Amino acid sequence: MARKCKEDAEKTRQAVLESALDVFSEKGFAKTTFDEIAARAGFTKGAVYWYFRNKADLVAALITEYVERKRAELAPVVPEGNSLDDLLNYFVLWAEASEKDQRFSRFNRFMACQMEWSEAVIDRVDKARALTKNHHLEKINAVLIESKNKGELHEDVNIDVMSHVIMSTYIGIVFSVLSKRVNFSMVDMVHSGMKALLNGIRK
Amino acid sequence: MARKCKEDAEKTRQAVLESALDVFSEKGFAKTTFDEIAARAGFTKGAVYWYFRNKADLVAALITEYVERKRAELAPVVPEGNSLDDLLNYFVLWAEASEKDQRFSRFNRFMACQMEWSEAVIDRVDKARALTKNHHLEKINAVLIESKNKGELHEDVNIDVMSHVIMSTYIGIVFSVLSKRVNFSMVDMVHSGMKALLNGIRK
DNA sequence: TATAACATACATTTTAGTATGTATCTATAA
DNA sequence: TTATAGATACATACTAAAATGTATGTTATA
Repeated sequence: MARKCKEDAEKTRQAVLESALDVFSEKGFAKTTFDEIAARAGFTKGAVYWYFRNKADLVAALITEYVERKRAELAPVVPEGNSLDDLLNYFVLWAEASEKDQRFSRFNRFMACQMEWSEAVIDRVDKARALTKNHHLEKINAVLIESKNKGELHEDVNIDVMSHVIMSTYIGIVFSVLSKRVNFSMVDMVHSGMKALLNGIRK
Repeated sequence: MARKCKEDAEKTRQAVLESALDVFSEKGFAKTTFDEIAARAGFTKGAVYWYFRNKADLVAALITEYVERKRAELAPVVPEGNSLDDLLNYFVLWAEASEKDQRFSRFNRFMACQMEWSEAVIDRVDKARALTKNHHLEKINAVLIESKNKGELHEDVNIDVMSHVIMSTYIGIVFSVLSKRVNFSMVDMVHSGMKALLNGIRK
Protein backbone atom coordinates (compact mmCIF):
# COMPACT_ATOMS: atom_id res chain seq x y z
CA MET A 1 0.00 0.00 0.00
CA ALA A 2 2.26 2.64 1.26
CA ARG A 3 5.91 3.27 1.37
CA LYS A 4 7.87 2.23 4.43
CA CYS A 5 11.20 3.31 5.80
CA LYS A 6 14.23 1.34 4.67
CA GLU A 7 14.35 -0.83 7.75
CA ASP A 8 10.81 -2.01 7.27
CA ALA A 9 11.48 -2.63 3.62
CA GLU A 10 14.37 -4.91 4.46
CA LYS A 11 12.14 -6.72 6.92
CA THR A 12 9.68 -7.29 4.13
CA ARG A 13 12.38 -8.74 1.93
CA GLN A 14 13.48 -11.10 4.67
CA ALA A 15 9.91 -12.12 5.39
CA VAL A 16 9.42 -12.92 1.72
CA LEU A 17 12.60 -14.99 1.66
CA GLU A 18 11.60 -16.96 4.74
CA SER A 19 8.17 -17.55 3.36
CA ALA A 20 9.66 -18.63 0.04
CA LEU A 21 11.81 -21.25 1.75
CA ASP A 22 8.78 -22.55 3.62
CA VAL A 23 6.70 -22.97 0.49
CA PHE A 24 9.60 -24.32 -1.57
CA SER A 25 10.42 -26.96 1.01
CA GLU A 26 6.78 -27.97 1.36
CA LYS A 27 5.64 -28.02 -2.24
CA GLY A 28 8.84 -28.13 -4.24
CA PHE A 29 10.09 -25.60 -6.73
CA ALA A 30 7.62 -26.22 -9.53
CA LYS A 31 4.44 -26.07 -7.50
CA THR A 32 5.42 -22.97 -5.58
CA THR A 33 3.63 -19.82 -6.69
CA PHE A 34 4.29 -16.16 -6.10
CA ASP A 35 0.80 -15.77 -4.73
CA GLU A 36 1.37 -18.28 -1.96
CA ILE A 37 4.79 -16.96 -1.02
CA ALA A 38 3.30 -13.49 -0.74
CA ALA A 39 0.22 -14.59 1.18
CA ARG A 40 2.21 -16.48 3.80
CA ALA A 41 4.39 -13.47 4.38
CA GLY A 42 1.32 -11.29 4.73
CA PHE A 43 1.74 -9.44 1.44
CA THR A 44 0.57 -9.72 -2.13
CA LYS A 45 2.32 -10.78 -5.28
CA GLY A 46 3.33 -7.21 -6.01
CA ALA A 47 5.65 -7.20 -3.02
CA VAL A 48 7.45 -10.35 -4.15
CA TYR A 49 7.89 -9.07 -7.68
CA TRP A 50 9.23 -5.81 -6.30
CA TYR A 51 12.23 -7.70 -4.89
CA PHE A 52 12.61 -10.73 -7.16
CA ARG A 53 12.17 -11.16 -10.90
CA ASN A 54 11.20 -14.84 -10.87
CA LYS A 55 11.56 -18.07 -8.94
CA ALA A 56 15.12 -18.72 -10.03
CA ASP A 57 16.01 -15.32 -8.67
CA LEU A 58 14.44 -16.24 -5.35
CA VAL A 59 16.44 -19.44 -5.17
CA ALA A 60 19.65 -17.62 -5.95
CA ALA A 61 18.93 -15.15 -3.17
CA LEU A 62 18.14 -17.97 -0.75
CA ILE A 63 21.43 -19.66 -1.53
CA THR A 64 23.44 -16.51 -1.09
CA GLU A 65 21.80 -15.46 2.15
CA TYR A 66 21.47 -18.82 3.88
CA VAL A 67 24.85 -20.23 2.98
CA GLU A 68 26.71 -17.04 3.67
CA ARG A 69 24.94 -16.63 6.98
CA LYS A 70 25.77 -20.18 8.01
CA ARG A 71 29.37 -19.84 6.89
CA ALA A 72 29.77 -16.70 8.94
CA GLU A 73 28.18 -18.46 11.88
CA LEU A 74 30.48 -21.47 11.61
CA ALA A 75 33.62 -19.51 10.85
CA PRO A 76 34.80 -19.21 14.46
CA VAL A 77 34.29 -22.93 15.09
CA VAL A 78 35.58 -24.47 11.89
CA PRO A 79 39.03 -26.01 12.30
CA GLU A 80 41.73 -23.96 10.64
CA GLY A 81 44.15 -26.81 10.15
CA ASN A 82 44.26 -29.03 7.07
CA SER A 83 44.82 -32.49 8.49
CA LEU A 84 42.58 -35.43 7.65
CA ASP A 85 41.09 -35.21 11.13
CA ASP A 86 40.32 -31.55 10.59
CA LEU A 87 38.38 -32.48 7.48
CA LEU A 88 36.36 -35.00 9.43
CA ASN A 89 35.51 -32.35 12.01
CA TYR A 90 34.74 -29.86 9.28
CA PHE A 91 31.96 -31.98 7.79
CA VAL A 92 30.64 -33.07 11.16
CA LEU A 93 30.25 -29.40 12.01
CA TRP A 94 28.20 -28.75 8.90
CA ALA A 95 26.10 -31.81 9.61
CA GLU A 96 25.49 -30.60 13.16
CA ALA A 97 24.43 -27.25 11.79
CA SER A 98 21.83 -28.98 9.67
CA GLU A 99 20.53 -30.88 12.68
CA LYS A 100 20.36 -27.90 15.00
CA ASP A 101 19.05 -25.28 12.62
CA GLN A 102 15.69 -26.35 11.24
CA ARG A 103 15.65 -23.56 8.72
CA PHE A 104 19.03 -24.55 7.36
CA SER A 105 17.87 -28.14 7.26
CA ARG A 106 14.85 -27.16 5.21
CA PHE A 107 17.10 -25.24 2.89
CA ASN A 108 19.33 -28.27 2.38
CA ARG A 109 16.41 -30.55 1.81
CA PHE A 110 14.97 -28.23 -0.75
CA MET A 111 18.29 -28.04 -2.57
CA ALA A 112 18.86 -31.77 -2.44
CA CYS A 113 15.56 -33.23 -3.47
CA GLN A 114 12.80 -30.74 -4.08
CA MET A 115 14.23 -28.97 -7.01
CA GLU A 116 14.75 -29.68 -10.66
CA TRP A 117 18.03 -28.41 -11.96
CA SER A 118 16.76 -27.35 -15.35
CA GLU A 119 19.20 -25.37 -17.44
CA ALA A 120 17.25 -22.17 -17.01
CA VAL A 121 17.53 -22.45 -13.24
CA ILE A 122 21.16 -23.51 -13.37
CA ASP A 123 22.06 -20.49 -15.45
CA ARG A 124 20.66 -18.09 -12.91
CA VAL A 125 21.67 -20.01 -9.84
CA ASP A 126 25.09 -21.36 -10.66
CA LYS A 127 27.12 -18.38 -9.56
CA ALA A 128 25.38 -18.20 -6.23
CA ARG A 129 25.61 -21.94 -5.75
CA ALA A 130 29.29 -22.00 -6.55
CA LEU A 131 29.86 -20.29 -3.23
CA THR A 132 29.13 -23.34 -1.11
CA LYS A 133 30.28 -26.05 -3.38
CA ASN A 134 33.64 -24.53 -4.07
CA HIS A 135 34.19 -23.71 -0.46
CA HIS A 136 33.77 -27.32 0.57
CA LEU A 137 35.81 -28.52 -2.37
CA GLU A 138 38.63 -26.12 -1.67
CA LYS A 139 38.80 -27.28 1.90
CA ILE A 140 38.96 -30.90 0.78
CA ASN A 141 41.62 -30.10 -1.76
CA ALA A 142 43.76 -28.23 0.70
CA VAL A 143 43.59 -31.13 3.13
CA LEU A 144 44.46 -33.75 0.54
CA ILE A 145 47.40 -31.75 -0.80
CA GLU A 146 48.82 -31.21 2.66
CA SER A 147 48.34 -34.84 3.59
CA LYS A 148 49.99 -35.98 0.39
CA ASN A 149 52.94 -33.69 1.05
CA LYS A 150 53.28 -35.10 4.52
CA GLY A 151 53.33 -38.56 2.95
CA GLU A 152 50.20 -39.67 4.73
CA LEU A 153 48.29 -40.81 1.64
CA HIS A 154 48.47 -44.00 -0.35
CA GLU A 155 50.47 -43.47 -3.52
CA ASP A 156 47.68 -44.57 -5.82
CA VAL A 157 45.26 -41.90 -4.58
CA ASN A 158 44.40 -39.38 -7.26
CA ILE A 159 43.79 -36.15 -5.39
CA ASP A 160 41.41 -34.58 -7.90
CA VAL A 161 39.25 -37.66 -8.19
CA MET A 162 39.26 -38.22 -4.46
CA SER A 163 38.26 -34.64 -3.74
CA HIS A 164 35.11 -35.10 -5.76
CA VAL A 165 34.50 -38.50 -4.23
CA ILE A 166 34.57 -37.00 -0.75
CA MET A 167 32.32 -34.16 -1.85
CA SER A 168 29.95 -36.68 -3.45
CA THR A 169 29.82 -38.75 -0.32
CA TYR A 170 28.79 -35.73 1.69
CA ILE A 171 26.16 -34.75 -0.89
CA GLY A 172 24.83 -38.30 -1.01
CA ILE A 173 24.51 -38.54 2.75
CA VAL A 174 22.74 -35.19 2.98
CA PHE A 175 20.38 -36.32 0.25
CA SER A 176 19.67 -39.68 1.84
CA VAL A 177 19.01 -38.29 5.29
CA LEU A 178 16.94 -35.28 4.26
CA SER A 179 14.83 -37.21 1.79
CA LYS A 180 14.03 -39.52 4.69
CA ARG A 181 15.36 -42.60 2.98
CA VAL A 182 17.44 -43.15 6.10
CA ASN A 183 16.54 -42.88 9.77
CA PHE A 184 19.98 -42.37 11.22
CA SER A 185 21.12 -38.88 12.13
CA MET A 186 23.12 -36.89 9.66
CA VAL A 187 25.93 -36.50 12.15
CA ASP A 188 26.21 -40.26 12.66
CA MET A 189 26.17 -40.90 8.94
CA VAL A 190 28.71 -38.19 8.11
CA HIS A 191 30.97 -39.21 10.96
CA SER A 192 30.99 -42.90 10.07
CA GLY A 193 31.24 -42.29 6.35
CA MET A 194 33.98 -39.71 6.39
CA LYS A 195 35.96 -41.61 8.97
CA ALA A 196 35.89 -44.76 6.87
CA LEU A 197 36.64 -42.89 3.67
CA LEU A 198 39.58 -41.00 5.12
CA ASN A 199 40.96 -44.10 6.80
CA GLY A 200 40.75 -45.80 3.42
CA ILE A 201 43.11 -43.36 1.76
CA ARG A 202 45.50 -43.17 4.69
CA LYS A 203 48.69 -45.16 4.58
CA MET B 1 -7.29 -43.22 -35.21
CA ALA B 2 -7.89 -46.87 -35.55
CA ARG B 3 -7.25 -49.94 -33.55
CA LYS B 4 -4.05 -51.86 -34.06
CA CYS B 5 -3.18 -55.42 -33.30
CA LYS B 6 -1.72 -56.11 -29.88
CA GLU B 7 1.88 -56.12 -31.06
CA ASP B 8 1.55 -52.68 -32.54
CA ALA B 9 -0.16 -51.45 -29.40
CA GLU B 10 2.78 -52.59 -27.30
CA LYS B 11 5.11 -50.81 -29.72
CA THR B 12 3.12 -47.65 -29.18
CA ARG B 13 3.46 -47.99 -25.43
CA GLN B 14 7.21 -48.44 -25.71
CA ALA B 15 7.50 -45.50 -28.09
CA VAL B 16 5.64 -43.33 -25.62
CA LEU B 17 7.91 -44.45 -22.78
CA GLU B 18 11.05 -43.73 -24.78
CA SER B 19 9.75 -40.37 -25.81
CA ALA B 20 8.79 -39.61 -22.22
CA LEU B 21 12.32 -40.32 -21.03
CA ASP B 22 13.71 -38.04 -23.72
CA VAL B 23 11.50 -35.13 -22.77
CA PHE B 24 11.88 -35.71 -19.03
CA SER B 25 15.66 -35.74 -19.27
CA GLU B 26 15.72 -32.64 -21.45
CA LYS B 27 13.17 -30.45 -19.73
CA GLY B 28 12.77 -31.97 -16.30
CA PHE B 29 9.66 -33.43 -14.77
CA ALA B 30 7.68 -30.24 -14.20
CA LYS B 31 8.09 -28.75 -17.66
CA THR B 32 7.28 -31.94 -19.49
CA THR B 33 3.82 -32.03 -21.05
CA PHE B 34 1.71 -34.85 -22.37
CA ASP B 35 1.41 -33.03 -25.67
CA GLU B 36 5.15 -33.02 -26.24
CA ILE B 37 5.66 -36.61 -25.21
CA ALA B 38 2.95 -37.63 -27.63
CA ALA B 39 4.17 -35.45 -30.47
CA ARG B 40 7.74 -36.79 -30.28
CA ALA B 41 6.45 -40.33 -30.42
CA GLY B 42 4.31 -39.45 -33.41
CA PHE B 43 0.97 -39.60 -31.61
CA THR B 44 -1.39 -37.27 -29.82
CA LYS B 45 -2.17 -36.76 -26.18
CA GLY B 46 -4.97 -39.28 -26.38
CA ALA B 47 -2.50 -42.09 -26.94
CA VAL B 48 -0.48 -41.19 -23.87
CA TYR B 49 -3.55 -40.94 -21.68
CA TRP B 50 -4.67 -44.29 -22.95
CA TYR B 51 -1.65 -45.94 -21.31
CA PHE B 52 -0.83 -43.62 -18.40
CA ARG B 53 -3.00 -41.67 -15.99
CA ASN B 54 -0.54 -38.88 -15.24
CA LYS B 55 3.13 -38.02 -15.14
CA ALA B 56 3.81 -39.84 -11.89
CA ASP B 57 2.40 -42.95 -13.53
CA LEU B 58 4.81 -42.49 -16.42
CA VAL B 59 7.75 -42.18 -14.06
CA ALA B 60 6.72 -45.30 -12.19
CA ALA B 61 6.52 -47.21 -15.45
CA LEU B 62 9.92 -45.91 -16.53
CA ILE B 63 11.46 -47.08 -13.27
CA THR B 64 9.95 -50.52 -13.49
CA GLU B 65 10.87 -51.11 -17.10
CA TYR B 66 14.32 -49.58 -17.21
CA VAL B 67 15.61 -50.92 -13.94
CA GLU B 68 14.19 -54.38 -14.40
CA ARG B 69 15.58 -54.55 -17.91
CA LYS B 70 19.02 -53.49 -16.73
CA ARG B 71 18.95 -55.90 -13.82
CA ALA B 72 18.08 -58.77 -16.10
CA GLU B 73 20.84 -57.69 -18.44
CA LEU B 74 23.43 -57.54 -15.67
CA ALA B 75 22.28 -60.67 -13.86
CA PRO B 76 24.67 -63.05 -15.64
CA VAL B 77 27.67 -60.77 -14.99
CA VAL B 78 27.04 -59.63 -11.45
CA PRO B 79 29.28 -61.39 -8.93
CA GLU B 80 27.42 -63.90 -6.85
CA GLY B 81 29.79 -63.82 -3.90
CA ASN B 82 29.46 -61.50 -0.93
CA SER B 83 33.02 -60.45 -0.24
CA LEU B 84 34.06 -56.81 -0.02
CA ASP B 85 35.76 -57.13 -3.39
CA ASP B 86 32.56 -58.50 -4.88
CA LEU B 87 30.76 -55.41 -3.68
CA LEU B 88 33.34 -53.19 -5.35
CA ASN B 89 32.85 -55.07 -8.62
CA TYR B 90 29.10 -54.92 -8.21
CA PHE B 91 28.99 -51.14 -8.19
CA VAL B 92 31.61 -50.81 -10.88
CA LEU B 93 29.38 -52.95 -13.08
CA TRP B 94 26.42 -50.67 -12.55
CA ALA B 95 28.58 -47.64 -13.23
CA GLU B 96 29.82 -49.23 -16.44
CA ALA B 97 26.24 -49.87 -17.44
CA SER B 98 25.49 -46.19 -17.06
CA GLU B 99 28.47 -45.26 -19.20
CA LYS B 100 27.76 -47.71 -21.98
CA ASP B 101 24.00 -47.36 -22.20
CA GLN B 102 23.07 -43.80 -23.02
CA ARG B 103 19.41 -44.42 -22.38
CA PHE B 104 20.10 -45.82 -18.95
CA SER B 105 22.36 -42.87 -18.26
CA ARG B 106 19.58 -40.46 -19.18
CA PHE B 107 17.28 -42.34 -16.92
CA ASN B 108 19.70 -42.05 -14.01
CA ARG B 109 20.28 -38.37 -14.64
CA PHE B 110 16.60 -37.73 -14.68
CA MET B 111 16.11 -39.58 -11.41
CA ALA B 112 19.06 -37.89 -9.74
CA CYS B 113 18.64 -34.26 -10.62
CA GLN B 114 15.75 -33.45 -12.90
CA MET B 115 12.97 -34.42 -10.68
CA GLU B 116 11.27 -33.04 -7.61
CA TRP B 117 10.36 -35.69 -5.12
CA SER B 118 7.12 -34.13 -4.02
CA GLU B 119 4.94 -36.28 -1.81
CA ALA B 120 2.40 -36.85 -4.53
CA VAL B 121 5.08 -38.27 -6.79
CA ILE B 122 6.68 -40.28 -4.01
CA ASP B 123 3.37 -41.90 -3.16
CA ARG B 124 2.89 -43.19 -6.66
CA VAL B 125 6.51 -43.96 -7.39
CA ASP B 126 7.80 -45.38 -4.15
CA LYS B 127 6.85 -48.97 -4.71
CA ALA B 128 8.41 -49.05 -8.13
CA ARG B 129 11.49 -47.28 -6.89
CA ALA B 130 11.93 -49.64 -3.99
CA LEU B 131 12.95 -52.26 -6.51
CA THR B 132 16.32 -50.71 -7.28
CA LYS B 133 17.12 -49.15 -3.99
CA ASN B 134 16.44 -52.20 -1.93
CA HIS B 135 18.26 -54.45 -4.30
CA HIS B 136 21.44 -52.44 -3.92
CA LEU B 137 20.93 -52.14 -0.19
CA GLU B 138 20.34 -55.84 0.26
CA LYS B 139 23.52 -56.63 -1.60
CA ILE B 140 25.47 -54.24 0.61
CA ASN B 141 23.92 -55.69 3.72
CA ALA B 142 24.67 -59.25 2.74
CA VAL B 143 28.27 -58.35 2.07
CA LEU B 144 28.73 -56.50 5.34
CA ILE B 145 27.17 -59.29 7.37
CA GLU B 146 29.34 -61.94 5.76
CA SER B 147 32.46 -59.82 6.18
CA LYS B 148 31.64 -59.18 9.80
CA ASN B 149 31.14 -62.89 10.42
CA LYS B 150 34.48 -63.61 8.82
CA GLY B 151 36.00 -61.07 11.20
CA GLU B 152 37.17 -58.82 8.38
CA LEU B 153 35.57 -55.63 9.67
CA HIS B 154 36.64 -53.16 12.30
CA GLU B 155 34.74 -53.75 15.53
CA ASP B 156 33.38 -50.22 15.69
CA VAL B 157 31.62 -50.48 12.33
CA ASN B 158 27.84 -50.31 12.66
CA ILE B 159 26.55 -52.43 9.81
CA ASP B 160 23.22 -50.67 9.39
CA VAL B 161 24.71 -47.21 9.34
CA MET B 162 27.51 -48.29 7.05
CA SER B 163 25.11 -49.89 4.60
CA HIS B 164 23.38 -46.59 4.11
CA VAL B 165 26.68 -44.75 3.95
CA ILE B 166 27.83 -46.96 1.11
CA MET B 167 24.51 -46.55 -0.64
CA SER B 168 24.70 -42.78 -0.16
CA THR B 169 28.20 -42.67 -1.57
CA TYR B 170 27.02 -44.40 -4.70
CA ILE B 171 24.03 -42.08 -5.02
CA GLY B 172 26.20 -39.03 -4.46
CA ILE B 173 28.69 -40.06 -7.11
CA VAL B 174 25.97 -40.79 -9.65
CA PHE B 175 24.45 -37.41 -8.90
CA SER B 176 27.74 -35.54 -9.17
CA VAL B 177 28.77 -37.14 -12.43
CA LEU B 178 25.42 -36.98 -14.18
CA SER B 179 24.72 -33.42 -13.15
CA LYS B 180 28.05 -32.59 -14.76
CA ARG B 181 29.51 -31.12 -11.62
CA VAL B 182 32.43 -33.50 -12.18
CA ASN B 183 34.35 -34.36 -15.32
CA PHE B 184 35.75 -37.70 -14.27
CA SER B 185 34.09 -40.88 -15.45
CA MET B 186 31.56 -42.58 -13.26
CA VAL B 187 33.58 -45.77 -13.28
CA ASP B 188 36.69 -43.99 -12.03
CA MET B 189 34.77 -42.22 -9.32
CA VAL B 190 32.93 -45.32 -8.16
CA HIS B 191 36.04 -47.43 -8.26
CA SER B 192 38.14 -44.97 -6.26
CA GLY B 193 35.38 -44.12 -3.84
CA MET B 194 34.23 -47.63 -3.08
CA LYS B 195 37.76 -48.93 -2.82
CA ALA B 196 38.67 -46.27 -0.28
CA LEU B 197 35.46 -46.71 1.66
CA LEU B 198 35.76 -50.48 1.85
CA ASN B 199 39.43 -50.30 2.77
CA GLY B 200 38.45 -47.92 5.53
CA ILE B 201 36.20 -50.43 7.24
CA ARG B 202 38.52 -53.35 6.73
CA LYS B 203 40.69 -54.50 9.58
C1' DT C 1 7.22 16.87 -5.22
C1' DA C 2 9.10 12.81 -6.83
C1' DT C 3 9.66 8.24 -5.90
C1' DA C 4 9.93 4.04 -3.13
C1' DA C 5 7.10 0.28 -1.58
C1' DC C 6 3.78 -1.93 -2.18
C1' DA C 7 -1.68 -3.40 -3.70
C1' DT C 8 -4.96 -4.35 -7.29
C1' DA C 9 -6.61 -5.68 -11.58
C1' DC C 10 -6.04 -7.74 -15.82
C1' DA C 11 -4.44 -10.07 -19.97
C1' DT C 12 -2.31 -13.94 -21.76
C1' DT C 13 -0.55 -18.36 -21.93
C1' DT C 14 -0.39 -22.89 -20.67
C1' DT C 15 -1.81 -27.36 -19.50
C1' DA C 16 -4.31 -31.06 -17.29
C1' DG C 17 -8.04 -33.64 -17.84
C1' DT C 18 -12.30 -35.16 -20.11
C1' DA C 19 -15.69 -36.15 -23.40
C1' DT C 20 -16.63 -37.60 -27.58
C1' DG C 21 -15.71 -39.39 -32.24
C1' DT C 22 -14.06 -43.12 -35.22
C1' DA C 23 -11.86 -46.75 -37.60
C1' DT C 24 -10.15 -51.20 -37.09
C1' DC C 25 -9.58 -55.52 -34.86
C1' DT C 26 -11.52 -59.70 -32.54
C1' DA C 27 -14.89 -62.79 -30.98
C1' DT C 28 -18.94 -65.07 -31.68
C1' DA C 29 -22.78 -67.01 -33.78
C1' DA C 30 -25.43 -68.40 -37.68
C1' DT D 1 -17.25 -68.97 -43.89
C1' DT D 2 -19.06 -64.73 -43.17
C1' DA D 3 -21.67 -61.17 -40.94
C1' DT D 4 -22.02 -58.41 -37.07
C1' DA D 5 -21.57 -56.59 -32.44
C1' DG D 6 -18.62 -54.92 -29.21
C1' DA D 7 -14.42 -53.49 -27.57
C1' DT D 8 -9.86 -51.51 -28.43
C1' DA D 9 -6.64 -47.95 -29.75
C1' DC D 10 -6.27 -44.07 -30.65
C1' DA D 11 -7.54 -38.68 -32.55
C1' DT D 12 -9.96 -34.40 -31.89
C1' DA D 13 -12.19 -30.90 -29.52
C1' DC D 14 -13.25 -28.59 -25.55
C1' DT D 15 -13.48 -27.06 -20.67
C1' DA D 16 -11.72 -25.07 -16.84
C1' DA D 17 -8.31 -23.86 -13.77
C1' DA D 18 -4.08 -21.75 -12.70
C1' DA D 19 -0.20 -19.02 -12.80
C1' DT D 20 3.06 -15.69 -14.88
C1' DG D 21 4.00 -11.26 -15.82
C1' DT D 22 2.54 -6.52 -16.44
C1' DA D 23 0.19 -2.30 -16.10
C1' DT D 24 -1.67 0.76 -13.29
C1' DG D 25 -3.23 2.66 -8.83
C1' DT D 26 -2.17 4.35 -4.11
C1' DT D 27 0.13 6.19 -0.13
C1' DA D 28 3.66 7.56 2.91
C1' DT D 29 8.44 9.00 3.03
C1' DA D 30 12.68 11.59 1.93
